[in-house]
Amino acid sequence: MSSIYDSLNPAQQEAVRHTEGPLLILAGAGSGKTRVLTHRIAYLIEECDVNPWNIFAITFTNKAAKEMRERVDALLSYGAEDVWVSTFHSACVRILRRFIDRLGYDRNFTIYDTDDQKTVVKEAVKKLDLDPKLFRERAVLSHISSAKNKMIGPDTFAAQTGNDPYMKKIADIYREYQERLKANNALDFDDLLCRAVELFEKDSEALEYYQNRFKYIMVDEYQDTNAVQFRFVSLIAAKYRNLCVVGDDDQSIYGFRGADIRNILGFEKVFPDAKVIRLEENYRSTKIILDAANGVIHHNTTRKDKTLWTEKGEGSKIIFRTYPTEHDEARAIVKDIARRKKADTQYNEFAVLYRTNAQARVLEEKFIMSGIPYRVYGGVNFYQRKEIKDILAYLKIIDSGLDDVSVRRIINVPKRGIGATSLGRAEAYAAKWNINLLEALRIADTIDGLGRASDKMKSFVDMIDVFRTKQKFLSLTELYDDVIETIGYAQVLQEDGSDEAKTRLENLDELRNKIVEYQDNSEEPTLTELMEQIALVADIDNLDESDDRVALMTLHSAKGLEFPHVYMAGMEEGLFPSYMSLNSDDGDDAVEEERRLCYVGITRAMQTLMMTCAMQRMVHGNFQINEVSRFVKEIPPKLLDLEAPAQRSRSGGDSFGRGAGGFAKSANSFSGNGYSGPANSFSGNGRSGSAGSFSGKGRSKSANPFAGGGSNPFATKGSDMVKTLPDYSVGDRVKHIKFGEGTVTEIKDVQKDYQVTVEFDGSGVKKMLAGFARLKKI
DNA sequence: GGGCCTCAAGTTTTT
DNA sequence: CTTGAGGCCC
Repeated sequence: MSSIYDSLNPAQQEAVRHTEGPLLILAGAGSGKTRVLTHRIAYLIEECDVNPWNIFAITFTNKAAKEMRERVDALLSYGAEDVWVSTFHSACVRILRRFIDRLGYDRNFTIYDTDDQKTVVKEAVKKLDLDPKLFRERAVLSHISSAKNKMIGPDTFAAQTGNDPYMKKIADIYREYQERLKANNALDFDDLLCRAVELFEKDSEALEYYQNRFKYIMVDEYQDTNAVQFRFVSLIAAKYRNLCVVGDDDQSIYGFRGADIRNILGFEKVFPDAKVIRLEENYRSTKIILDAANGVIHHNTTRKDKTLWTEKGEGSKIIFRTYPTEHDEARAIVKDIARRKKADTQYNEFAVLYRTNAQARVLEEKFIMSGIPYRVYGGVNFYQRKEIKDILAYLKIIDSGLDDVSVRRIINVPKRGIGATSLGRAEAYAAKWNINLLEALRIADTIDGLGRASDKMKSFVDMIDVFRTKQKFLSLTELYDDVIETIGYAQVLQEDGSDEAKTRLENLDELRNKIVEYQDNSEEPTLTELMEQIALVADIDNLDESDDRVALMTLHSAKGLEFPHVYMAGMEEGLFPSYMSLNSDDGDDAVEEERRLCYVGITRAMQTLMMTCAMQRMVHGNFQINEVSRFVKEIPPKLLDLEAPAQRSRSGGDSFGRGAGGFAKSANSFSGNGYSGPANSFSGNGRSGSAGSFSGKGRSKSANPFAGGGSNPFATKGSDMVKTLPDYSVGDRVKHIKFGEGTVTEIKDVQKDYQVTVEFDGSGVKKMLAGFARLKKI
């Protein structure tokens, strides 16, 4: 008798059939782990008579959750909708909406995103009369977040600071921050997890409810769980112990966010009776791609040893190219995509992956020039845009008046003549009487010194009240339209008329689309649920495979995805691995995480992979010289296609020419046809900018760092390059045409030039290339 | 109170 | 280079 399980390989089948007790599935990249999970769910329901209601599958992203649900749905004739498939965060929200009143919160709580968190920290710092320069929001928040990820509350935190005066202040801010969140009835992302765990630990009734309900638990991407998530899962699974975790320690890339790789490495210690199953056959990539990935990851020391294999053919070699600048790099990638794109190839078979979102800008520019449709994922989240946050703040206040942060955000947006001074008085009054800001505004006429502002405040509150009344009989879309109309938000933008204002208007339309979409897909749409869905989506969740565009995204965002053709841009030391990881306190750990990220990137590719590197890149407005990433060097050389030695050519007549030699010219000139069409328009988050002009500076298009054919293809210097030694040395006084006079503090030998560090008297420390810094010794 | 200007900092990754 | 925040002037 044939069944849906016959298509699985023996290891996969074993994983599906092992339903009772703890199970660790070590699933290498592309080894079909989602298949296993979905089949396992189907098996539990169909073969083991498990009630779908008793199954809980936890994923990392909404996208993964959606995909899993769809696939389970396709396998099952009934019951799929009763399986709980959700991310950690949305699962916690769901639990807390039901029980958080037992912790003294209102069940109608709002969720604060990073921006809101920063605002609260800023307020706390101000309240405590601390120097905002010393306590920057980012730094403070990272302390708070890592404390929360270890379930350390403000009291414990304060007790652990010892005699460190800085940390003592952080503890104060943490306490104040937490109090403010509570006063605003708000939870931040970390709180969602922490409060759920707190609930389970304090309230055995709530815990038992979920323990009894979730007899079978599955956790995807287990290598990315942190301490709180581990506790959350352990608590719920404690009764039945049918806990199946799936992950790949080689793909653990969220350590910076508190993910603890030891959760997966130590699973067998926590559950000594755990069954361990390895999935090592890869169904995604060619042999060469897989060998490259294995070659790289084997440089890590702390990992469970395993080697992926495939029955697929060799495939083509991994192309590695170096270019003079990030512009040349981006052009070459675009050109390569145009070359590969044939009638039977789709644009959505291509992805360009990079380490930092900042790299997207230049790539995007070249895509626009080429007319190739693309989409940038990630970066500034759609929901973090000013106009979106403004309107959402209105909706939040209508939904829950306790949120001071949102009130403050829009009390004077659009301008209604309530300035900082008046607002400050109202806030002081609210603090004095311990009431919410909105309530203080409501009785503004009893606040001293407000003058005419009190009328304006009152009419603001009246307006909110009207919205609240209307909310009862308007649909969400109608409410949205009414808000926009009443406050005149779109009107202000229309009158502005600038490109920026137009983009904002487009974004507002997009927000409206999302609200309509939510409303249509939800059985019982509520403002609360809408706000919560919005708070918990990531851009990558919107990836639509049927959309025929090239995908541009960070390596992190690419986890869990696959593409026939992958480009990894910016393979440079200092960028990837990142500068931060190279200077990290915890030694090689940080670099190992970067290496895993590289492994993730390589294993996204199914058929072809191209890696690129720019010798010189603009970072924060100045040029930075980087060497080829160590990760490229860790790929066995026989798997790489390095460019054939290029011919010498004339030096370019531009500012980048540098005496004899110049950059070698390659065959990759960018003069092909089909590149002049207008950029395709596309909907969405304002990334569609208009086409810029071609830089026309006549730069040479490509350089081959391996030119000269030495035995070591990774030599940092081309042997046929002539570089002149600067006539100054460390300690000398020099003059720069723009920065004036300064002292040389360092001269570094880098690829094809010397990097000079100068401490300028007026402009601070600059790093520049001797070749075109034109420094004059004084 | 509002707008403009200057200055400073930032960029590692995101639920 | 870009963006955001704070300061200053109207």
